[in-house]
Amino acid sequence: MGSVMRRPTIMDIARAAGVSKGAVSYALNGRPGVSEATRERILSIASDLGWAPSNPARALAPGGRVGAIGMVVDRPARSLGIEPFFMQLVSGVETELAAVGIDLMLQVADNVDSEIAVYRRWAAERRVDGVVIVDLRVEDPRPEAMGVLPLPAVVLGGPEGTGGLPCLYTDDAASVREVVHYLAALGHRRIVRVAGPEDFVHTRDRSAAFQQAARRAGLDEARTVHADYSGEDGGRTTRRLLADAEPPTALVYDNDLMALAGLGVASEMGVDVPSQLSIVAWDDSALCRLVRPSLTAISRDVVAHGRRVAQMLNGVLSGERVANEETPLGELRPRGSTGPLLP
Amino acid sequence: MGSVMRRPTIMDIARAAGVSKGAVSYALNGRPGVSEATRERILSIASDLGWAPSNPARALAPGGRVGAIGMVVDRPARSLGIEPFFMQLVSGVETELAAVGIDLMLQVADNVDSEIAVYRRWAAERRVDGVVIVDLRVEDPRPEAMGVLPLPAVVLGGPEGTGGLPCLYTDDAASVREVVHYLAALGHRRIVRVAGPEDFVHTRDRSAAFQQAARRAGLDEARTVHADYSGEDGGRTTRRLLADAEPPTALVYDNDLMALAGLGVASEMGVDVPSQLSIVAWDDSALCRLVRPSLTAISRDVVAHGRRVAQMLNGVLSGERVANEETPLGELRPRGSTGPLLP
DNA sequence: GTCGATGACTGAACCGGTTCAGTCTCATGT
DNA sequence: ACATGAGACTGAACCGGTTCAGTCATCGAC
Repeated sequence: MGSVMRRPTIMDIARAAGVSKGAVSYALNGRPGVSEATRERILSIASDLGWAPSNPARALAPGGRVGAIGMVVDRPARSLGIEPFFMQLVSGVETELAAVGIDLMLQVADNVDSEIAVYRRWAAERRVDGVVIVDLRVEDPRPEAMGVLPLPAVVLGGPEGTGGLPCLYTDDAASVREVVHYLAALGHRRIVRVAGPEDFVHTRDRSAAFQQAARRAGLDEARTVHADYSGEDGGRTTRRLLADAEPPTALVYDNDLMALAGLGVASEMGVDVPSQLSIVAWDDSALCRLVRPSLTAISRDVVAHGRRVAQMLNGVLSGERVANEETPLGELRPRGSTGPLLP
Repeated sequence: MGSVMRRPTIMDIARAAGVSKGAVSYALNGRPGVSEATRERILSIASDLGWAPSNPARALAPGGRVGAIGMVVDRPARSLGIEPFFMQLVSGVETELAAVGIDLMLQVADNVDSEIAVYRRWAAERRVDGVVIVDLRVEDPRPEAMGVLPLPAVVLGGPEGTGGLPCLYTDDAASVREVVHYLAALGHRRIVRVAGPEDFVHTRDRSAAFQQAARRAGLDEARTVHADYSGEDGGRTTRRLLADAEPPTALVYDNDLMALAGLGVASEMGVDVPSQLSIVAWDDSALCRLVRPSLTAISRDVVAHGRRVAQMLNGVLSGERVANEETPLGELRPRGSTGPLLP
């Protein structure tokens, strides 16, 4: 109280315990080199003093970790705020990391290049121990860029094109087939997919599966059009599709936000959902349950997804060899926005 | 290439330039103590070597900063994913910080106590230089807790109850009055506010302003009921209100998510919006524009809000005296969800 | 009774920066 | 011609941990 409060250091503990700095370090880290009695005395003094390790000092020591991992989010700014996917992912990653005392750095970027620049800076300045790469693209430059950076990474997506980085992926193709069969069984013959940007790997995978399933089901029309995940673009695209001479009777969206926008546009154009148009969303957030009619959706546990990828990255940081993993299939949750075509 | 790649240090630069470590430090930081010629030579070598300062080392030096600030999010987990507010706020804070090379740490917490525990840990381990405190509560324990922590903070909310911390606040009362006058002018006499949790300061401020404005406008009924910001709770509350013998003819929600849920419940109960029920949302995200009818909302520039609070915290970290600030008023954006009561 | 092993602990180096107290050089003023 | 001072630069301490090479005492084995 006499002077300005200063964070206690291991030197303070050493003095109070009458031992050396090194002994304190051994005691606090549970390593051999001190007797059990001394260890307990030191721990008790540390706790009395309210000591906590200085993260910068730990990180600076040879072989030290900074105790943080990073995530860069790079999607159209206007969709970022709303898209539930990211916050859920972050929340999953975060809860997993909190358990082991690792922090999460978040950064938004405009494009892949500035995203890579962020990784470079993080590596050069030793800001994080590793990163999670999201939204894998076709010919994605990021895995290669990570190759020359001393920064461990785990990819969300794949398993192709990850450049040897461990990845966590989902078999979207199976879910796409399920959706097509479901809609075909309801009598739909003209289905259009309003997909995300063409250069995302999972977009391409879903598109391929969609075409194949549609052919097998003998649909009259099965196209994929691309939008940017934003509500605005999703709405615009829907408007164009519904204005066709022979409009589709079912629309499958690549995220919930665009599906919501599509629902709004249908209502605005006097197209009844589901009697004249069925709508399916990908990724099931509360949004889908809140609107009327409620949205049929493919539901994944995004939070669990985040936890898992955090675990994988933790494994990599601990020096383990981490294998690629597949998450459980998304489940189709039929709701009010899909139904048989009525005359 | 011969050996393992090692991050270049100022010592490497010093050797290459034939000067001492100290000289390199002066040169790199633009401080006096080296000649202009030497400075340029050092800078060029540094750039050739691809040098970047080690953040842990900088942080460890006396008076050093860790170059990161933290934000803890503490809201019901189920609303977190969707609520656009936070991601927009984060995005604003982030863009501002990126410009000055500061990173953002994000953490989710279950309650105020674990939130305070996070601040304590961050301070003790020197993880961040400062924090932004969101969602100020009545009798909030956080400002006081920060008082004994060597961790600068700026509060979003107030200006009362911030315990002397600088804050950024909005005059919500004026917006509430505007909404009440607007609805009264449309002929509404029974208005209910579906507010956020009672213990948030801005909730209380809005409630007080609401009661006063309602009295002045001579409304028949003006109540405030509380929900937890989640869509589920918003929907449940709406269902209860609309089932009343004399249901309200206008509902004012404290966030967009609950307004969306309310809209869904009205549709489900066969209550037409806006001819039988008007709905107003607080905080205008793309959601409000995407649903049909589109939601009348109070629009604030949340991203700018985030930028501003980041600037204030930066000021505090630079040792400036930072004064409380008020952000521009929210603007009422009338849309399809409000209108005159029809017979 | 000596040898060697084991365990407890110390002292110092190290990580990569920042900063302070000096030293040395050279131009300037008188 | 000589004190003065400014500018350029060096060497070392320091931040707060981790870790390694020793030192010393104790104990058991032969």
